[in-house]
Amino acid sequence: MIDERLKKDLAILPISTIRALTNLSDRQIRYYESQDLLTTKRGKGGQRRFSLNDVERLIEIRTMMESGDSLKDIHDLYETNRVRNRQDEKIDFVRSLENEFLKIGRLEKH
DNA sequence: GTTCTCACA
DNA sequence: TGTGAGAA
Repeated sequence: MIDERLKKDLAILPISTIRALTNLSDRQIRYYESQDLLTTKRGKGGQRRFSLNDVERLIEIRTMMESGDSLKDIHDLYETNRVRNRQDEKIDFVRSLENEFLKIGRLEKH
C-alpha cells in the first residue's frame, strides 16, 4: 500500500518513546540529530517528533557505534547512500521512459 | 510531568 | 557524553 511509507514517515513519537525503543539516552539522540543524522520535526513548544524511520535509523546508528564506527563514518555512509539512491531513482526513471518508448514504438509499427 | 537549550569541575 | 539549571 502507498500508505505504508506515509505511516513510517509520520513524525509523531516523543523522545521518551525513542529512548525506550533504541536504548539510547535522550542526550545522545539529540546529539545525533545535531550531526544531521536524523530528520525530525518540531511540535508544540519546540518538542521533537520522531518517525518510525528515525527509530530504525537510530538502531542502525547504535549498532554501528557499538562496532567502533565514529559519527563521521556513519554520516559519510548515509551521505553515499543518499547519493546512490538518487542515482538508482534516476536509472529507474530512465528505464520506465525506455519502456514507454518501446511500447509507443510497437504501437506505431502496427 | 516532559522536553528544550545551554553550560561545565 | 553526562548532568543539572531554568524555561516552556
